[in-house]
Amino acid sequence: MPRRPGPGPRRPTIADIAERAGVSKGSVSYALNGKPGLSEPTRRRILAIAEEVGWRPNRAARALSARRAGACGLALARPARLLSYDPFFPRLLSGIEAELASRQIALMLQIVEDVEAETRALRRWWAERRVDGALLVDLRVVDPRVPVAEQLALPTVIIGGPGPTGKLLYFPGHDAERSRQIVDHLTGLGHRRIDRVAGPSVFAHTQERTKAFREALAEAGAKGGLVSTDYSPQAAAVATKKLLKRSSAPSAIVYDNDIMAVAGLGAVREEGIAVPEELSVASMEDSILCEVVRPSLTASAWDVEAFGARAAHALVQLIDERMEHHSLADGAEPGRYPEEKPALVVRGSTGWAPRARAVSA
Amino acid sequence: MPRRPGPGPRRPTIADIAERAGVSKGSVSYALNGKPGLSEPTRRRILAIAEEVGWRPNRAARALSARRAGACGLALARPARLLSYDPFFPRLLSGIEAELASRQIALMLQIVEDVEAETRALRRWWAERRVDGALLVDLRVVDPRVPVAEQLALPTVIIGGPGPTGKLLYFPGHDAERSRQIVDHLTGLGHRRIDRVAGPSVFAHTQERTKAFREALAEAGAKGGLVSTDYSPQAAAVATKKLLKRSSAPSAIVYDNDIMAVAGLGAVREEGIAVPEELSVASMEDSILCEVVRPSLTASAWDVEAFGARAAHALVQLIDERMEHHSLADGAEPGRYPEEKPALVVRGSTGWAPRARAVSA
DNA sequence: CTGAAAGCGCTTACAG
DNA sequence: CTGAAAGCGCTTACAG
Repeated sequence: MPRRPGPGPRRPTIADIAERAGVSKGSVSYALNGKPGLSEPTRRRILAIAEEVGWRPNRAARALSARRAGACGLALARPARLLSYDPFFPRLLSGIEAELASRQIALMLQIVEDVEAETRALRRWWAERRVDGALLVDLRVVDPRVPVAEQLALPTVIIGGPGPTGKLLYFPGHDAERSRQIVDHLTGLGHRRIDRVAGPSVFAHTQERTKAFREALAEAGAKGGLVSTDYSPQAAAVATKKLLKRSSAPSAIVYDNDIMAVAGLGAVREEGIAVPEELSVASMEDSILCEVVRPSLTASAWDVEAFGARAAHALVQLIDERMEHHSLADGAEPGRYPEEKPALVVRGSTGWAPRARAVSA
Repeated sequence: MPRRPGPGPRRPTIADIAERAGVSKGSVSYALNGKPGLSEPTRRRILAIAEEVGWRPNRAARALSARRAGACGLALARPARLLSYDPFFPRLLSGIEAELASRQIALMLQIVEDVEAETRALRRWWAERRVDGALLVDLRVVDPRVPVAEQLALPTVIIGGPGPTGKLLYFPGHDAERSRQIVDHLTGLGHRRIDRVAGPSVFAHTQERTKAFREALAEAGAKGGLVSTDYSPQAAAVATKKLLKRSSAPSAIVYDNDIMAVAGLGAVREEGIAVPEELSVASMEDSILCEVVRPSLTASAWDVEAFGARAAHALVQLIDERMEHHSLADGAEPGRYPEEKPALVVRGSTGWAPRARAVSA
């Protein structure tokens, strides 16, 4: 008893087309999928009818028979409040989405509280065949998602991973290079004491940055302290004041994201310290925010959209390889992307180290 | 020839369970869905096996037979750059997502360039049965999505719509009330000339705000100009300087979002005008950014997550009604939400109007 | 070159 | 209370 849910135009199936064309459903399927085994006139006739009635494949049916969901999953373990002021995720999402959409692959998004919930989402999606693969962000130093993805044999790409992690594909997020660029910029301006207000040390990319910072400082004969935070502006303000009160006060402070840098700027001002004359400030993440505040913030910029697109493309390839046969997607382009190059955007918040300036003056 | 894609643990089907339990697939289905017609022991045995093997329904199969996708669509017509500094969307998304996830409904997200692309996405999703319904944001005064959704009979909820629009369900975003609160706050501080740097006038919510602003100003015997922008901080800075140079310069400026307010703050400072002593500044959207800048920004705050959740819940109900039978989702809660109340958060950027202060001093 | 049939994994009337 | 069967809309070997 095929009940029609609600009114509205009927959405045609291959059976409808087959009937109108006077052929079998199989022939319609062959025509629609460009497979051989049909006379040219028949093929044309079928395609014309499909076009006319506005046929589109029922994805559930196709997924069921192709054993492929036509979707990828991204679970974000970030509370909404935090998400709302992080410029990284929307851009990443946008890049991922653009790449997947170009191949008619859907993005399954879930925003959860913690990694455990994310792990559960991965398991469920995979068990229900809701996704063909998954993207992992914010990799932790010890991350429960990695063994789970491996055990499930779930095609997975780690975004911003620190390096080869077991069997999963990873896409490093240039953290080391970007750290080095910032440190080099500052030491080049004569800074010898560069502190950092960092994100949580549980994240692999935080560690990655810390390591690169340390190395770059050492190479330049400079020093620097570190305070870990939860990425919140409140924590950044507290950390900033703490650093400024130390006996070995810094002449520059680097913040792991833009919102912390802005909060730091406010805290510095409240201490009556001039930026950049007495203290330089820089952000590890660039955003419109860095342009807008006064003084505008020197920040590490890179093409996050392109990065997301590359990662998504890699995932799609991985899935294709696993399936051993290509293209559920009709007419996907063989997307080739150059690797994005991070570049420091120097703005008003960084300047000569106080002593160095005195010397150069 | 059932080919297994890749290695990894086998994902069991009801056929596997039926075999192990020594019953038919139909019985397994009944047990799993809590339908009557099975002895208690049989039911228990089946459920125990399902639990043991970690069975989860294949969503494609279920969708195909239930004629229901188990997913809702949200297409965002916003360039990535813009998305990345708008605090509204991540919060809205988070609220929507939380509500849908609690009912095991997936969110299909697509970020597109313009409304036309969004309209195409709606058509395609519906034609492919990828979604059971859709959420529309950023409604325009003349919006091509509305007639299309109506014509398709696509269950649709308009988020932040201005009022009843044809047959579609809408959720007003408190724009009028929030406008009024800001104006009342400022006129209460003695301001008699309150300008506004607004978003694009093509949006229905911009018009909504404009209308409410005008009314509230008139009620208080105050006046105000308006400059339309594209929401960008650059445009906000230009608009601010333009307003400040007018012969009838304002004593307060309201910005339609937080990032424009911050940019405005910078522009005001560059003109050598003190905030809030000489000019008050307020934002129509609250975010962490408003807390973090100096002076911190008075802003209109409301529970965007709850709003998103309410809208998503309404959509699910709408879909359920259309399907005339409930719950593809197992065990959905009958979510009840109080309507969120907007409230102005008064911070450092607004104060007495210069003249009023002189009088009160 | 074309049609009939089986199968993807589930649900649901319909017989026993 | 239980099983066998048909169907959701597609794909794909397999006969003709």
